[in-house]
Amino acid sequence: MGVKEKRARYKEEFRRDILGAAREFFIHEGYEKFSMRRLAEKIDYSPTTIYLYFKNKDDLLFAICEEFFGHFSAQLNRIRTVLPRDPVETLRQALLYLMNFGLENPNQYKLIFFTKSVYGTREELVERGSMARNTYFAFKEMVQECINSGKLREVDVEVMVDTLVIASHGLIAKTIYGAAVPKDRSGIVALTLVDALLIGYRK
Amino acid sequence: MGVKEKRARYKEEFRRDILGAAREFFIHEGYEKFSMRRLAEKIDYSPTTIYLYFKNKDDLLFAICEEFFGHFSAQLNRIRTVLPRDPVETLRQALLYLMNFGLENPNQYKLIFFTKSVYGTREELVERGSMARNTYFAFKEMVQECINSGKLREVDVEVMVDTLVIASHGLIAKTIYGAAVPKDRSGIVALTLVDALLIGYRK
DNA sequence: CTCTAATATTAACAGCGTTAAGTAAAACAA
DNA sequence: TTGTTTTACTTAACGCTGTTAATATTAGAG
Repeated sequence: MGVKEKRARYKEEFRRDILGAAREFFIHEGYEKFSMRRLAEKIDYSPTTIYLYFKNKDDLLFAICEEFFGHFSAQLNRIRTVLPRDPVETLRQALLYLMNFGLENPNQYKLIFFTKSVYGTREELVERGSMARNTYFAFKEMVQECINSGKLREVDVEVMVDTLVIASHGLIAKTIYGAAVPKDRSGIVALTLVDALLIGYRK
Repeated sequence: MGVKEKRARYKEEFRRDILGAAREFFIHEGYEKFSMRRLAEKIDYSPTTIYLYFKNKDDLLFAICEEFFGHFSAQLNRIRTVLPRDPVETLRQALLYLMNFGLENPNQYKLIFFTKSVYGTREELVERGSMARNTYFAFKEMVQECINSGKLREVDVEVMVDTLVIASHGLIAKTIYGAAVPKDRSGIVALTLVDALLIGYRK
């Protein structure tokens, strides 16, 4: 690509292009292989150019995570509106979807939940207005509804949400870092885990 | 320290010294700050010297993990012999101990369970005769006893073990990577999580 | 005292994220 | 059209990283 064509672009468009290339790269090759220099090579620009559109590596990775959290959040709301009858079943489906999302996007899940640098502290998260915050509240509401409807025990809501999210975190961590578990086995484990928990919380 | 004193040491002894310094360094400053070059500086040797006693960085970190897994494994056996009456209570205590161990040694737990390079695949783990394998079998036996005694449902043993270990993984992941959660809160969450699971599996 | 084997070091390679300084082209002003 | 400013990008560099090859130093054996 010549210099001329490289130039005639709008800032926003180019930012999206970089993000797209980064997403592709990151999803397919994972956190370990991802580097700014290699990304630069892929998009055929010098490494420093990326810094004109993203503050730093974390900023770029954050953008990738937010994209996917956006998709997740949207789907989560769909689940909540489609299955409004039984709050426990809604919560169950939401949890299974979270797990499935993690199993299908392990690199993003890893980045979002198993990395400190990208998402920082809870305060920074709130300040940045991250999507992650939205989904947390969504789960909190779902749990609250289950308790209000009298179907689950009156355990502290935040503690209960934590335990449920923790179950998902653990599953993904084990799948990512543990031995190469066949995906259908993860599915069975996910089901068993969620059901055991929800039975355990049943009134 | 002069060059002379540096020399007059037995290989094994020096290896243990390096390991000790590495453990200290790693525990207190964590994975991110740990580097071979900084460790070398701390023990007042050149970076390459470490490579005469450890194959590479992962090999050194693996040794640190095995140390701590050794302690954990020993304590786990103590729990099993001290509380042999009620298999479910034994399992419960073992799980809580695993979680507590993780909360108190987050850096090692992270290294062991949330890192691919150090512990590798399950096959490599078995080949290396890792302590991790022992503790897995210990949990499997405990779960089997609970089922045999008729106190827990007849869920597939390996699936059940996975879900229980997963719960621990998730808790530690959330504590390590999530917002700075006060430790006593993690304790409550751990209790709630374990009890909900065991109730859920109750016959 | 010399030779060998063990032990430790220096120098180097290839990679990383990131910043400062420099260049070339486009946009704008006169 | 000419001159100037702004924008977009690159090159060079800093200070890190893990690791290897080649080299120096030393201890102990003969």
